Amino acid sequence: MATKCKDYNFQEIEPHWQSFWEENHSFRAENASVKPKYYVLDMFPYPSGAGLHIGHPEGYTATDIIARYKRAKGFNVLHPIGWDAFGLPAEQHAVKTGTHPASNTQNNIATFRRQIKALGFSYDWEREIDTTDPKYYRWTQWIFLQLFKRGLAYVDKRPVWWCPELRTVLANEEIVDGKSEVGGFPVERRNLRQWVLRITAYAERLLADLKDVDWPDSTKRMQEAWIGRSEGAEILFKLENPALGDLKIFTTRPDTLFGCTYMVLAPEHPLVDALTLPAQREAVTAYQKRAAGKSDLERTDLAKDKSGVFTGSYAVNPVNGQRVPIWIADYVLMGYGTGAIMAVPAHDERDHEFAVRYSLPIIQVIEGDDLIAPLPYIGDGKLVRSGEYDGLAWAEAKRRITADLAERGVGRMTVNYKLRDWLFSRQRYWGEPFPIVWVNEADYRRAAATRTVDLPAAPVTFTENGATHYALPLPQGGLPLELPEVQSYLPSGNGESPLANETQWLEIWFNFDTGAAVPASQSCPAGPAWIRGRRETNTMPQWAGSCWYYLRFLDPKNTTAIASPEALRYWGTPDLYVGGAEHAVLHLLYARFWHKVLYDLGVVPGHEPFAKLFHQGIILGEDGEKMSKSRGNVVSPDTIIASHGTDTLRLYLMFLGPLEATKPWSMQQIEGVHRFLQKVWRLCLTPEGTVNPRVITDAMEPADLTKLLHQTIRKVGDDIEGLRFNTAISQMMTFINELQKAPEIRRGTLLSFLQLLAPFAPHIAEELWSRLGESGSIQLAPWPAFDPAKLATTEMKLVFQVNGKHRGDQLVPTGLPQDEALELARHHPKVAPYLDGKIIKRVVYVPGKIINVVTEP
RNA sequence: GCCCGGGUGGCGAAAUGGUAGACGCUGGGGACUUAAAAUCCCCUGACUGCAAAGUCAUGCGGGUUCGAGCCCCGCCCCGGGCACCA
Repeated sequence: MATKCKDYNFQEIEPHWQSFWEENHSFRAENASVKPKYYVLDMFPYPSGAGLHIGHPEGYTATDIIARYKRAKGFNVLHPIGWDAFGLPAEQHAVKTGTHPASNTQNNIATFRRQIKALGFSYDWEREIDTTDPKYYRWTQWIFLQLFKRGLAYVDKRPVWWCPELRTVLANEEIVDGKSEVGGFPVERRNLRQWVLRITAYAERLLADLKDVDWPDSTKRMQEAWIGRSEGAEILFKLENPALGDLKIFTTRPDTLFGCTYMVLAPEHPLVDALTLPAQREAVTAYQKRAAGKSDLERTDLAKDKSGVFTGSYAVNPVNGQRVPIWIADYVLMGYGTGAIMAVPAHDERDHEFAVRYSLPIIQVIEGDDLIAPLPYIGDGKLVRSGEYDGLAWAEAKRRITADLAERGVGRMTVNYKLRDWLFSRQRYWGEPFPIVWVNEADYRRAAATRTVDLPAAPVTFTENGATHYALPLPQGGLPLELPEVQSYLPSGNGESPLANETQWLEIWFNFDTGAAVPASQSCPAGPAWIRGRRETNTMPQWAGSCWYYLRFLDPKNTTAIASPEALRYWGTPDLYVGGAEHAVLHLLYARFWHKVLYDLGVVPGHEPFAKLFHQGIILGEDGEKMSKSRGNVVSPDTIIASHGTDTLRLYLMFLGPLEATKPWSMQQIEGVHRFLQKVWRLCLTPEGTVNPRVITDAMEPADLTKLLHQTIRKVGDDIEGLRFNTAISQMMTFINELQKAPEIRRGTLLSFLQLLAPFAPHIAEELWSRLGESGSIQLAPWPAFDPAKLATTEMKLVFQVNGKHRGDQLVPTGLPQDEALELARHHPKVAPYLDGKIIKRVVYVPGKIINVVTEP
């Protein structure tokens, strides 16, 4: 079963065992099993043309160690891999070469698959998935339709980057320094029709349920900040022109209402036009135009100074009837709150800066303990100049003022979130098509009469050039809606995706019962369910496929559901999810959102997708810089596998340092772990390739070595559970160094050690296990148990301290009483001189560790 | 600016408040060898010292403690994230 090589020939051994595992389906996960389940998942990769990067195998090795360890511990382990294969680079490649993005994608996947297999990961390849496979994205479309049905998807005009020169929409990453990455042409914001998902409806649950997951604190905090919940009040200010109604503002500080000296509207606020007096018209329009032309970056990063323009109109402060001037300024954003604020320059830094610049009044209404604290004053305090509320603590005032306004019907408590609804469409070819047909109102109503189950309560519509279009979903039988072949991958030029040019696919007769379609150029087929329609030309963003892939692995070939209810119940969700921190917000938030929707639909049994999350760190180049092609410091796994073998690579990746740390690669240090494996080899086999004669079944083993074995079994197990692979490897090295000194080696000891090594370096472990005469794969052997009795010690090293300084140490029996320990210290040749003639003030004794004697100075 | 991490030998790093530097790399010395590689053994934080030993040392300055790399306060530097969110 093993190879016959004499020395450690990893180039022969590694492919040999990889074939063995493949032939024996060694890592197949069974959906029906009496064993406890363990699901360990990597963030699946985007198969880029560059191939695997050394950062990929870092996280993958960690999960592979866990997977192999858990199998040995008796778990039914699900450890799958797949491809997040829709995406911009493949589309750009298609535009450049004219070849279908699918073919390039499949080539890249083939490379990734080959590279990952060469690393010897224990994936269940029978569960491989590919988000671009219609059999997969059929279910991505299905989930979208569930969101649609629940009113969580709608259509709206949203600003996107438009490049007039390229006549196309650009993604953020296609824009460099405000110019298109391709050609360096100027770009502008243009409002285009977009699909939007109502993630804000789940804001509260996405925030609250973070308490239920075991994630890095930093990641939880980032999600909290991203959701950005803030409690405050909506307050109505009457406008002086009664015809215009009220101005609604949002504030977190209703307690400072008496300090409001002006109002600010976002330049895009719908009331601006009506509020602008003729004398101000020119300045306001100019300012609006300037603000619209600014990118977000210019409005935030680059804007050191506040700017704004007076509209000429006034509002009335509901608490004191004061006239308050209304300004517009781009430091107020239309997208947050109500797009309008009351400005309290005495207690807000931004308002203060603005008021100073435009010489607006500043009225202090909160006073802290420090009466001369400079304004703006943000801290704690009591109210002043606030009429009946004077003297109240600000938190109390906040409640009272809000309640009083509510009673008068001019305000209410409210909660705002920074979280925006999720812009879910792309004007691209290489993504999941939306299973939506746009129809007229009459046809929609006819379809709705027979399709109540899968339509939203309120129709999703879009009005353009005076015509209102109704979004009619494909019935489930019409899924998947596949991408059509297209003449060109170039954008349509009018802001729609390349699909807009495929008239035969686009303009159709549509059967709303079956989802069948024929080109509109043909005559309408007979039957009552055939209507005229135009397909949606947008496609879904790359996030869509990765939002739910962890569920598809449970039952990847199911043709009737995303996964069977049994599989969803048995496997649940990943017990451990490992991937980069760069996905801390978007991917992880979007996936949580979809999961909660599926939970509400009764599809999945739990309300959170990833119970435990871990971020592996980044591996830097040897120069300590981020690996990049331009720096020329990129290390490819292929090179290392060829020169040192994948066992060495895996071991070294884990030995570099803590998994979560950012750490530099080193070609010198990898020799250390390679030597370690060589040493293990030589302990097992002679240079002729036969079993080392020192390995004896009933060898006399020193008690110390037995104890160290059991310590090692315990530490390696604990460290794997805690994802502290670097210290587990150190312990194995220490053990091997000791084993090397033994004149005889107990065969059982060596076998136990190989089992500990197997999750880290599985190929050499299999080889040596087999060469030592064991039959069957090492990974079928149950994980060795440590014997607590073997760990018991009769003697421990006691450290003597005098006044906290280390003065000597000595082996003592465990459980030595304090008075005896003190006697030993008094007579210890190195300690005694520090105690002679001194008055002992205090003795601190930690049995088995230290005795610290404190003397009078 | 705000929010997170992190600063320990020549290097990667270890250390439930209890011997700082395990393990590995590098460097030096030795053994084996005709020689080299490989392998094995010893040394390798700084300073003083022939030695024994001692002093100093975990970014900087304070503090708590019998005892601090670890806890607290105030700084400095590096990395990451957020960015006018009312």
